[in-house]
Amino acid sequence: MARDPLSPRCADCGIRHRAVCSRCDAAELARLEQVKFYRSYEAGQRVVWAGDEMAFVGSVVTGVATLSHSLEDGRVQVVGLLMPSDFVGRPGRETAPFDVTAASALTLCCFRRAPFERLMAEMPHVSERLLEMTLDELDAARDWAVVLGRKSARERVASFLASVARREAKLELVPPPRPQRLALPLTREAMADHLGLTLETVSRQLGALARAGAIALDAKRRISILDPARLAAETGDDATAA
Amino acid sequence: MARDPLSPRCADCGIRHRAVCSRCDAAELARLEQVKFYRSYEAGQRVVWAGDEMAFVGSVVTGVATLSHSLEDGRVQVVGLLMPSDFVGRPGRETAPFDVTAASALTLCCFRRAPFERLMAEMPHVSERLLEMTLDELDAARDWAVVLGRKSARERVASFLASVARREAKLELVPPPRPQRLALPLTREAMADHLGLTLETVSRQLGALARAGAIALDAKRRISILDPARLAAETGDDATAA
DNA sequence: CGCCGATTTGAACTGCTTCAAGCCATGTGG
DNA sequence: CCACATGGCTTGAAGCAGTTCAAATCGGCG
Repeated sequence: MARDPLSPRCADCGIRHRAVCSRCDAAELARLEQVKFYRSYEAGQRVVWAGDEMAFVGSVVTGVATLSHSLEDGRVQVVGLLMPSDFVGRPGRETAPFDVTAASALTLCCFRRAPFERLMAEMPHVSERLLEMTLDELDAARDWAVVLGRKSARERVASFLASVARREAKLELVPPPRPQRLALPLTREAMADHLGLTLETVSRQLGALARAGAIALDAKRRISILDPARLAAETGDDATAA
Repeated sequence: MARDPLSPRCADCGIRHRAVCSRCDAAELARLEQVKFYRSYEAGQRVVWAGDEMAFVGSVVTGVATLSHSLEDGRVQVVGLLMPSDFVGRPGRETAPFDVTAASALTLCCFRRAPFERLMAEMPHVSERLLEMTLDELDAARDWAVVLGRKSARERVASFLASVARREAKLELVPPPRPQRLALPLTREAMADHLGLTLETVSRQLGALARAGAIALDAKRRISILDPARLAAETGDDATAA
């Protein structure tokens, strides 16, 4: 496992204003800087195994990771996507509840778990922000339950693309150009495992959305959103016409 | 809406050792006691509408509530069950993200939102416990995604029964008798909306589990778990034989 | 150039939904 | 005290969305 691929000062960090540290002042950042360290992973590498002891916690700096659970017979469910600024691991838990896997090249800003927990007790800014982020993730996880429990294959794929586009747009400082082009962070198989479908069905529905003019398949892992309103309509969420 | 059906002292409260207040000392409890108030709802009553302003937050004292989201065309997904000691509402959010509905007769121990937020800032015991509870709920929500995304109808129904039995057992002080008898907190329709199935399929799978000897259908809303190991095997989670 | 993994496409199958009765307990008014 | 609504539940039969299995195509990369 490669280490320390970069070591910028916190003040210059790309996720400075969105991660657990976002509410920290300069003095607090200085304390974090002392104990933080970076780790990098290649696409496909496992970061954490479910059930293993979590030696560290941290934030995604660049890249995307999946949180997933596997059943004995090989079925897999991707229960969450971790994008830049998202937090990995949890204070107060010894073992990881889910597998964490790098979906693309990934860099984490890490802290050893025990020291981080001690810091949290002294820095309410961090624990407040972590509570806020956790509540947001809980809402997101419950929103995803609607997708998994009640939506058709077409709606699931459209919902996924819409949510990736939304998160991508939020990370950028300037509004995205139209048409919005985006790199899909997952393979067809990982998408299927996230959407509760088979990879064949995902492929067919992507094709169908392209034929319908909502999107264009630019390359295997790259699409353009030609008609955002149409895509939104295909999610099944909202009859709100634009 | 009925109010103040009961007003026990916090020290005697049934959820004293599990709810947000579980870490509070006597002095802190006294502060909460000053501002708390009870609300009761009949089965079927709506507690909160999604999108509405949340005037209060609180804990389930008795009864069960559902958290759900409805799509325009009438599809419904129950994204969570709220059992005694679970927390309703969230500090730092003006509007409710989901509908909250009483599934049975329900009593909440409430706090007006703004004063509660102020209290939280002064009582780290409360915010720590809330973070812990939120992290647990997040894990539970993600575990449920596995059910919705990857399990068959049979496995979903078995998983639901197993999870209700587990939570029920955890609330009791003494281990449950064998066979464990339990009151289903939801109608067939609400179960279906939780499991991402139709009510007919739920009914058929309950019948099938009974025919297989895993459970007995004692009454419409009441079952016995005759063979816990068999039921566990039917969930699809674990090939661990007993 | 030729291999390999990822993706697309095709065709048959199936588990769940859909639509439609029927059942059972409870309650209500004549 | 019975006739008859009413709401939750069960049962049946037909249809279909998505899976499964299989094969073809694409796109990198050594």
